[in-house]
Amino acid sequence: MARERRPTLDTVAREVGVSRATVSNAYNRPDQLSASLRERIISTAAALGYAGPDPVARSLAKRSGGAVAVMLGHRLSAAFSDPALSIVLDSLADTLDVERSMLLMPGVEGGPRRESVGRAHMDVAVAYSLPDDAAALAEVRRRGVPLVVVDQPALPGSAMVDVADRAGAALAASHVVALGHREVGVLAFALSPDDRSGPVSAARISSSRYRVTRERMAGYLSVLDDPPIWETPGCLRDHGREGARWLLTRVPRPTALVCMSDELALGALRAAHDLGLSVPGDVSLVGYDDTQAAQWADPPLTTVRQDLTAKGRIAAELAISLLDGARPGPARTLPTTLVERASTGPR
Amino acid sequence: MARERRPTLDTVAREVGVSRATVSNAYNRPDQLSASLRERIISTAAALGYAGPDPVARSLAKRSGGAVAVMLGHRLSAAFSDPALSIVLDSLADTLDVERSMLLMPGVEGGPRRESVGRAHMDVAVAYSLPDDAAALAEVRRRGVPLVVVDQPALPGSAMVDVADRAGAALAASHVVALGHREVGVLAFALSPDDRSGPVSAARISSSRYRVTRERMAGYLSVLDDPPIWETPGCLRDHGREGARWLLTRVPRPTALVCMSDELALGALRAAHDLGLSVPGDVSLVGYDDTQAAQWADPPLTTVRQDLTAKGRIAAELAISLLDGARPGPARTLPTTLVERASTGPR
DNA sequence: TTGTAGGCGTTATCAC
DNA sequence: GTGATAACGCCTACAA
Repeated sequence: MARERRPTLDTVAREVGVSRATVSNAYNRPDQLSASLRERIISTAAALGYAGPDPVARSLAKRSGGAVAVMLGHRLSAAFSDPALSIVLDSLADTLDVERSMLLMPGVEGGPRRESVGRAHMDVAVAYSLPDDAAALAEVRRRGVPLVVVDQPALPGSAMVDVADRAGAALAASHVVALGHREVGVLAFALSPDDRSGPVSAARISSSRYRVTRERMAGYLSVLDDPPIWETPGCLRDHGREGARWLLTRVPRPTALVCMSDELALGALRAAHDLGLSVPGDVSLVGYDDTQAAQWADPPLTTVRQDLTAKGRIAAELAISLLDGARPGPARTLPTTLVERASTGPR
Repeated sequence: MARERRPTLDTVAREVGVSRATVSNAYNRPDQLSASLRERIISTAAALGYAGPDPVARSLAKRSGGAVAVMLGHRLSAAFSDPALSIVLDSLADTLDVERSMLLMPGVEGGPRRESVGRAHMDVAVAYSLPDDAAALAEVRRRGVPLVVVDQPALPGSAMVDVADRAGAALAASHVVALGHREVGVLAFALSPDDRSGPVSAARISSSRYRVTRERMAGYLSVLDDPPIWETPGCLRDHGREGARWLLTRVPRPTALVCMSDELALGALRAAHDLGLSVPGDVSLVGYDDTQAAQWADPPLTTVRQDLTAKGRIAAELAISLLDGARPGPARTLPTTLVERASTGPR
């Protein structure tokens, strides 16, 4: 905006005494003109302070920009606070060609605002764990922007990368049940984008608007019978700590907790210590994701592993292929496995 | 690119039987036309599948886009792997108006590639810890894009947010010296963007190309006399672990380590355990940043605290003010303080 | 090898 | 209130 009037293609063309087309060619198709002319053009451009073709104008003319928009379900903050999400984004960014930049869309209360999506210069969008009815999704489709969804219900015409979350959660629950635990608590993600936290009712579960939460919950409930459940507003350790404090003071006290992320489980670990409970002696803990923190924990966390790196990489690959005009294929589903470490033990 | 030809302002105008200007007004200046006409325009637009003004064309016409480009000195990965950087970006993103998106520029070997910078749709750039001679910086200036630098030498015409890093490092070193330690090792960041790791020579220190590393090193060396120094290629725990293993097997063995980040210090903590050394009994550890992990560590880390949140917020505020046409003022310098916890003790 | 002409989709300035 | 008309800065057949 405050950028003063700068020289344009036309300025250079006039100065050199050639047409704009020739100057454009000097930058985009060096083989279309003599080396000497090109030389002359580039040098007078430099003398004039012309910095090369304007990116926005170029995009308008070519009808393509180069940015991959990543739309998140939570505040942009979460991208950096949540290790699991970080790994996915990391891998996604790594996979994108160096030519394509990553446009991080600020998400508030259920995803990026419709208006933000409308204004963004994006060639393709990657939606990560938005609520099912996010306005951003509708807007992206309205705009006709190719879409990749991750951890979300597939949309007609969109590419999808999915994770076997229900099976993964079932693995976690089965594991503790197999160890003899009968009183098992559940530490869950947000069910809806309303920042509520506390014990959860069945009604609220059935109306959940996040696919991941829904799937993992379904996995747990396929094994556990009416367990106490605490819903956290976010994925921070302190949230886990708070929820676990509630769960571990129920009567009868749960002897095992299954948690929807490693961060929540680490918070639960802290809560157990707060309460003087030993892990896994008094209470067994199972996380989800298998982030680095799970391995570094004391005791190291039993957890459900998903390949977060592959998740990000595949999302990027799908985005690039859509950009290249490919039709979206069937969903790519990544497996989950149980990693047994020291935070779980027999009842 | 594969986006098929979609209806434009003109399509709608023709359909409704008004001029393009009026349709434009319907979207941008509702008060410039009758409610009924606007109504009619919007509804036929919807019927036609027109999604509203094209963002790129709009930007061209208005000469402003809305994206804040964040250029990082390391691979984009670092943005998500390094907690300290995460906090800064988090805060930066939070501060940006919801209208402005954040364009993360992939950095390879010393920052984003000149070409990437040339193609990106950016209104203002924030450079974070790039090497002094990064090509991206030159390109940004050539383009006449307003610039905010963070943890980097000021450039003429750029706004700057700075941290008292030299003083902070000196605090860390003084602290362990005051505790009686004489053999103190240094665990340092990369001095240059060449991915080298290992013991460091004086020559390499004097030719360092990262301001932050240089400043912190200067702070340590203002207190310590020719300490053993290990340079890591990145800021990951494993890097710290590797370096500390080397440092802690020197003869005489250091009784204290000062580290350029909490992550490195946590890696050192692990290395100490590996070697059967107790902290702080056998070796004292000082980190840098005061991230959450430092508090959660066992023992909690003594560290140099900087206000990472303020750093990101101020960077964003400066970027916005430049966007609004403000002239860059003098650098904003943030203080550093020592936080004493349990990882340091008397010799 | 170089130039011409016609887009790309909006916004802004004035008249009417 | 509404409508011409001229930018905005570049790309790309196609003609020369």
